[in-house]
Amino acid sequence: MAKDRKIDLVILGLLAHEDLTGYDIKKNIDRSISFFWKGSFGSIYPALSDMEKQGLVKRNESDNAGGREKIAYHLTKKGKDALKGWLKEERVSNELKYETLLKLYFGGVEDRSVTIRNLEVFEESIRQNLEVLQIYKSNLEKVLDEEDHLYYYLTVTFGIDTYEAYLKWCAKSKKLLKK
Amino acid sequence: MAKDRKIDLVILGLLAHEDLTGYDIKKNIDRSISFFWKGSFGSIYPALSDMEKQGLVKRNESDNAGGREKIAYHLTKKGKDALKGWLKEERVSNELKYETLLKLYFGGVEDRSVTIRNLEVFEESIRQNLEVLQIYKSNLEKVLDEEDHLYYYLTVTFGIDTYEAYLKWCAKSKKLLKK
DNA sequence: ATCAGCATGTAAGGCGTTACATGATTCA
DNA sequence: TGAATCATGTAACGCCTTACATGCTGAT
Repeated sequence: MAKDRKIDLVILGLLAHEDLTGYDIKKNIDRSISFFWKGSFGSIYPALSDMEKQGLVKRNESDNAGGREKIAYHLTKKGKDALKGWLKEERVSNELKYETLLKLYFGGVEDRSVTIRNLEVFEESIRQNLEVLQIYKSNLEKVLDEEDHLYYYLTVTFGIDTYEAYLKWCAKSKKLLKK
Repeated sequence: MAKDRKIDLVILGLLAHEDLTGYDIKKNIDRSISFFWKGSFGSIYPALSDMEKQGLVKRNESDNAGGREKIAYHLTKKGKDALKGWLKEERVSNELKYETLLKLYFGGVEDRSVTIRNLEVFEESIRQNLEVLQIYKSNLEKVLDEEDHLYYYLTVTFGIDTYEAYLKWCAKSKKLLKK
């Protein structure tokens, strides 16, 4: 596995659950974890090739009935071990890169109204994301007895809780700036 | 300015406040905004050269008394305009890349105790960061009458509020996993 | 027939990190 | 005198994104 290529772990993790094509991997990322992780075709396909060379994943026997090639992959033993090894590693990289905070920090260069506007733009996007996550949450709550859903549920509540904290902070900050 | 090179904006923003050398820029980033933005020498020095070519920043007359070269930069009019233009743009890129959430999402592959351990590692690092931010906050509260400090204060409270939300979520999640 | 979505891949290029090279100054 | 810090820069390399190339399939 490439040393710092996190997309490898995403692929390994998704394949642990079910066999997938590169295209499906992309869809899964977009649907389920895009609020804290992204992936593009340009990173997924090369990663799959590399990982196959390293024996972490393997192509399934092609079952494409005449149609265009469709290459699904599954995890090998080595791949599953790599995934488990990573889960047990304590070193993690958690990184937040918020341009909004940068604009806020340098807000003094412009009129306060500019910063207030920037806060409102941020607020609006958070509110939208929050709505989506809340729908996910209520759907997940109906099926929480299944172990797999529990982990998804936890990431969703992470999103909801932090977004709610953001909104409270926005309100507070706007108030302070308007004084 | 390079299209997507955010380090340029950091440099512009810092120089709006005072003239700085590349070395000082790095120190400023590490001291003040590192919890949401990073920068390395390998990105700062080339960015300064580029931006000088583009007329956004300019070297000060060298005032180094015989010693080793020490190159401080200041903003040009064009540089200040670029900074203000960016502040008024509504498009922002806010990105969260938390490996902890990835490990959580794929936690089903291993025993629950592994996920709980990962949550505890996260909790511990957040608690430490929170302590630092709380010290910053109480220092800043004493000097909040100065406009510059207000903006810094707002980014610090952002950090505190979100970290506190993280900790609450950690406690809740651990409880759920231990059931 | 045509268009959206399925599906795989490559190429170019940008951004950033780490490590290295180099040397001065300051303080114990 | 030796170590830490100040200070500037380059080189190698890795990761990722965007855009492009290509073609099938199914619905309207």
